[in-house]
Amino acid sequence: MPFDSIDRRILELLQDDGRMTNVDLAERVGLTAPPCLRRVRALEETGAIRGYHAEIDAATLGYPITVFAMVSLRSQAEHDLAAFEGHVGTIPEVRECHMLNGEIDFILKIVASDLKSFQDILMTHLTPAPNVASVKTSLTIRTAKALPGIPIRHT
Amino acid sequence: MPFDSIDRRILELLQDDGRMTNVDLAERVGLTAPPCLRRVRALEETGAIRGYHAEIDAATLGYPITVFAMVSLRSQAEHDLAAFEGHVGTIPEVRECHMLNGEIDFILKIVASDLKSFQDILMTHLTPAPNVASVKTSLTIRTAKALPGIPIRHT
DNA sequence: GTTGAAACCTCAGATCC
DNA sequence: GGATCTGAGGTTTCAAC
Repeated sequence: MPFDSIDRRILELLQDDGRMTNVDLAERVGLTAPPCLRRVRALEETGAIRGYHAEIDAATLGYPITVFAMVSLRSQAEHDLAAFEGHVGTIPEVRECHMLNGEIDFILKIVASDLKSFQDILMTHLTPAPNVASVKTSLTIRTAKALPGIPIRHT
Repeated sequence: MPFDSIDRRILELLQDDGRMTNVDLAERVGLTAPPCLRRVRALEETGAIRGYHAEIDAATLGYPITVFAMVSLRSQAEHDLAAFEGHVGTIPEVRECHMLNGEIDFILKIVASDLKSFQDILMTHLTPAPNVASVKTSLTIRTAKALPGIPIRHT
């Protein structure tokens, strides 16, 4: 995977502003537009760029509550892990699900419109799910940092 | 702030594909291009849309490791909380920092290029930070779900 | 006050060097 | 990687509902 310094700069700029026009991008990285566009397309096709997304203010759109849920299962057999993942995949309010090592099997990021609806998701969809041993939740008081993706090394 | 069904559909579509052209967007929401563009601009200016970002494949770009760190502080005075937030704000590998209720004060999402560099971040920048009582970390085995932002209600 | 139509002008994408 | 060209899209203006 040969990313030269121009590729990395392109990725950095697009991670920061995904709607930057190709001519702007080209100028910033010191190319003309056509080769710059070719690089962007190549980055998209190889999967280095997985997509582009608008960042939407959750509170403004009716989701002021973000909760992290630490879930432990009774069985860690692959079949049971996958079943749990499939289940949370169907819950729209569960935005992220990461399998972890250690005592906690999964950490989930959940958004909700209010505490009652969070409780509803928890009691109706999460705690009673098959194989769930324990669910510990913590409300987000505030988010101090939320950068997209990854740092881009310039060296 | 009144978002009608067209605004919500615009937000949903741009959250899914932030580079969709305005004419495509307009067609999908049943408008012509100019009023659609005005709505998008209004959503940007009111802060409903906070920005646009390319989603970059972390592993491909040299960050195969994602770790969640649960941090507890000795003092929860606002000054000390803010000092910790300011400190993690300067660590590029810390991508998210959320203040939580309960025993854990903060949850951090950290990316790293390998376990040694993760250990380095942990030992050099996190554990010895002022006021840190305990740091418990869990490696991400796999990410089963990672949707951007929030669900958009159509009703 | 918001939509839609038309004009303009910039950009994306293709071709060739 | 760069130059040129064409068609498509972004953006503004203005009229109409």
